[in-house]
Amino acid sequence: MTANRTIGIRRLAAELGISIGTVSRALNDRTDVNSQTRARVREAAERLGYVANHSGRSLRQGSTGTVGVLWRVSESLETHGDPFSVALFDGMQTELAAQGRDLVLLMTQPHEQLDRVRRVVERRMVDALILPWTEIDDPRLDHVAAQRFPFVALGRSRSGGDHAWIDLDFETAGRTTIERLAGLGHRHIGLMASSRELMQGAVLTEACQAALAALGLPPAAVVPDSLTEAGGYLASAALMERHPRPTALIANSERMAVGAYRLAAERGFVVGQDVAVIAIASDNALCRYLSPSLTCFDPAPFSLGRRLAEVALDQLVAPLTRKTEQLWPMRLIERESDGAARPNV
Amino acid sequence: MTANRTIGIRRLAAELGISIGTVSRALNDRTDVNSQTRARVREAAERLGYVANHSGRSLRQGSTGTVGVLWRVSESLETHGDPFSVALFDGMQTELAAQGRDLVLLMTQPHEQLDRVRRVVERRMVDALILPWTEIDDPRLDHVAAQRFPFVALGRSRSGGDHAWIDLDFETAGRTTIERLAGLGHRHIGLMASSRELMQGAVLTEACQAALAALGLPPAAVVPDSLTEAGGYLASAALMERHPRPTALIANSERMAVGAYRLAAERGFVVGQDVAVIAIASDNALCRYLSPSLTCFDPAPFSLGRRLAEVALDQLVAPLTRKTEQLWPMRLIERESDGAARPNV
DNA sequence: CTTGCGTCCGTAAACGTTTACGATGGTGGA
DNA sequence: TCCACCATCGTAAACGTTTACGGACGCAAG
Repeated sequence: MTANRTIGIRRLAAELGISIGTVSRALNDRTDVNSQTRARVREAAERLGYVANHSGRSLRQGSTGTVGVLWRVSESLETHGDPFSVALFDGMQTELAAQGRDLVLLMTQPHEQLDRVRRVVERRMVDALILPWTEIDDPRLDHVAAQRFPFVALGRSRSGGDHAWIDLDFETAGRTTIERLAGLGHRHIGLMASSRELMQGAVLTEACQAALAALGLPPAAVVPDSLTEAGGYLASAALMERHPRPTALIANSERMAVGAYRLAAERGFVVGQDVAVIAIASDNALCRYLSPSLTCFDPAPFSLGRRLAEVALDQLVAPLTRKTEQLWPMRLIERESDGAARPNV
Repeated sequence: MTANRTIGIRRLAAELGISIGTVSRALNDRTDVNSQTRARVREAAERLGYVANHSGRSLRQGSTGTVGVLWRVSESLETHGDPFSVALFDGMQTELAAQGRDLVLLMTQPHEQLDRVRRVVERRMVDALILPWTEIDDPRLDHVAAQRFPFVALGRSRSGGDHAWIDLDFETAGRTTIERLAGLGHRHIGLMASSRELMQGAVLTEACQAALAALGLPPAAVVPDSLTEAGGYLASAALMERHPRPTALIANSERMAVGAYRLAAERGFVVGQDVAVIAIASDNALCRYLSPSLTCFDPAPFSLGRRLAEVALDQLVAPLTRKTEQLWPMRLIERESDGAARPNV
C-alpha cells in the first residue's frame, strides 16, 4: 500500500493507456464504450481502489446525489432520544441507498432551522429536502418553495403552496381514540395538544372535536403545550382542575403522557383506573415499559421513511408537478393505560 | 423574487463591476482587498442572497468543511431509538457549527459499515471521521489508518495503530459498581457483557474481575450477548441458572437491563429485592421510568460529543501527530434497582 | 469505388470556486 | 527625478469530473 495521494481519473486512464473520457464513460455505464474496455476499466478501478471524487462529480453535474432531512433536536434532548425519528431516518437511508444515493441528516436547534435551510439550499448541498414536523405557518416551507427547491414535507401546512406532503392520519387516529374512549364510558375527555404553531395539534384537535360531536358528546377540554414531559405535566395539571374532571386524557406525544403519569402519581390518581391515558403518538420501548403500559399508535416509521425518500426523489425528477398528498395510517396498540370510566369523585 | 438560476460568483462580480477574484477575496476575509470594496461586496452578496457553492469550493480546496460520524442503527431499532447517540451527535454538531463546519451523520447497517467507510474516505466526502463503538479487531480503523485519513474513535481497539481515541472510563465505572454491590452485601455477581467483538465488553469484564479480586470476592459469572433487550433476557436467564445464583446483575446496556427485568418478572423475582440490577450504560428516560427505576451511569454525552468533534478537528490540522488518548468519566446515578443482598433461596 | 452508417474513442470545454502571480497606480525617501 | 515599496485588484490556472462534439475505422449497400 503506497502512501500516494488519492488516485484520480487521469491516473487511472494513464495506467490503462486510454483517455479519461473513456474511463468516465466506462464507469458510468454509458453505451458508447466497448464492453471489453469497460471490463478492463472496471478491473483497474477495483484493483487501484479508485472511486470518483464527490466534489468534482457534483460540481460538474450540478447535483450531489444526496437528500437532506432536517432534524430538530431540542426537545429530544431531555436525555430521551427520538425513536420515531431514528426509525424514520433508517427507512429513508435504506430507500436512498437502494437508489445509489445518500441521506444527510441535518441536525439543528429550532431557532436555527430557517438559516440552515437557507444555507443548504443556496449552496446546493443536497438535491432535495425532507422537512418533518410542519408548522401551521412554516417559513421553511415558504423558503424552499419560493426557491423552487425540490422537497417533501412530513405534515401539512398553510405554507409552501401546494407542495408534496405525507402526513400521519391524525383524523382517523383521533376518531378511533374518541370512539374507543366513548365506548369505555368516558364522557369528559381532556386533550393535551401540541403547541399552537405545530400543524398536527390543530388537525388532531379538530378531528377529536368532530368525532365527539358526531357521538353527541360534549367537546373535549383542550390545553396546548410543548410535546415534552414538562409540557404534559403542566397540561394535565390544568386539565385535571377542570369541572367536571376529565376521566380520560389524550396526549399528542408519549413524553406528554409521561408527564401526565407523573402528575397523576402526585395527585393520587391511578392511571388506567381513575384516569385513562392514550397517546396519539408513535410507539416505542418507553411506552411498553411504563407502568401501566401506554396505549398508543404505530405509524410504521420505517416504511414511512422509505416512502418519504421516494417522494423526495420524485420531486427531483419532476419538481412541483407530481404533487403527492398522502395520509399515512396509524395502527392502534392497545395496552393498559386506558380502562373503563369511573364515576367522578 | 425572480425565478432565476442560482446566483454565482461571476454574476455577483458583474453586478459590482469588479473581478471574481476580488469578490472571492472579499468574502473570504483576505487582507489584500480594500475594506470599502469588501463592504460593497458583502452588501451585494447579502442583498442578492449569494452563498458560495459547496461543490465548487470543496473541489478547489480539497476539503469539504464537514466531519462524518458513523451510526450503526441496527440494534437501536427495536422501536427504541438511541438517546445516547442523539445527545452525542448534538454535541458534535454544536462544536462543529461553532467552527463553521457541518456534521454529516452516516447511517449504516452493521455489515455495510466497512464499505461505507471505504466509499466515504475515497471520495473525500468528509474531512474527518468519528467512529463510535470500536471492536477489538476493527477493520474500519485499520482501513482509515492505512489511508492516513484523519479520524478519532470512541473506544480503544487493537486496530488502527496508535490512533486518537476517547473511551468511556469503564474501568472506574466497573470498579465503582463492584464496590457498591459488595458494600450492599452481594457476593455472587453476574455480568451481562456485550458480544465478544466489542471492545467495551472486554474492558468492562476485566475491570469488574479485577475489582472483585481486590476485594477478595469470587469472580463474576460472565455471559456475553448482544446489547439488546433480547440479549439481556437470554444472558440473565443463563446467569440465574448458575449455582450459587447471583444476587446482583450488571448489564452493559440499559436495554439488556430491560431484558433482565422481563426475565425476573417471569421467574417471580423482584428486581431491587431478590436481585439487584445495575446498568453500566448511559442514562435516559427509559431508565427513569422503569419500575423499579434503573441505577445506571451518566457519561454526559453532549460534552463527550463536543470533545470528540474537537479531537477530530485536531486530527485534521495535524493528522496522526497529536494522539489524544483520553478516558471519559461516568457519574453513577443511584436509583431503586439495586438493594441489599438477600440470602439465596 | 463511393457513400453511408454504426461503433468506439479522444479532445476539450464546461461546472464554481480559490489563489499564485503579475499589473497598476500612488506614496515616500534618497 | 527616480526607485522602491505598498495597497489593491485583474488574470488565469488549477481542482476532478462529465459530456457534447467530432474523428477514425470497419463494414455493408449502392
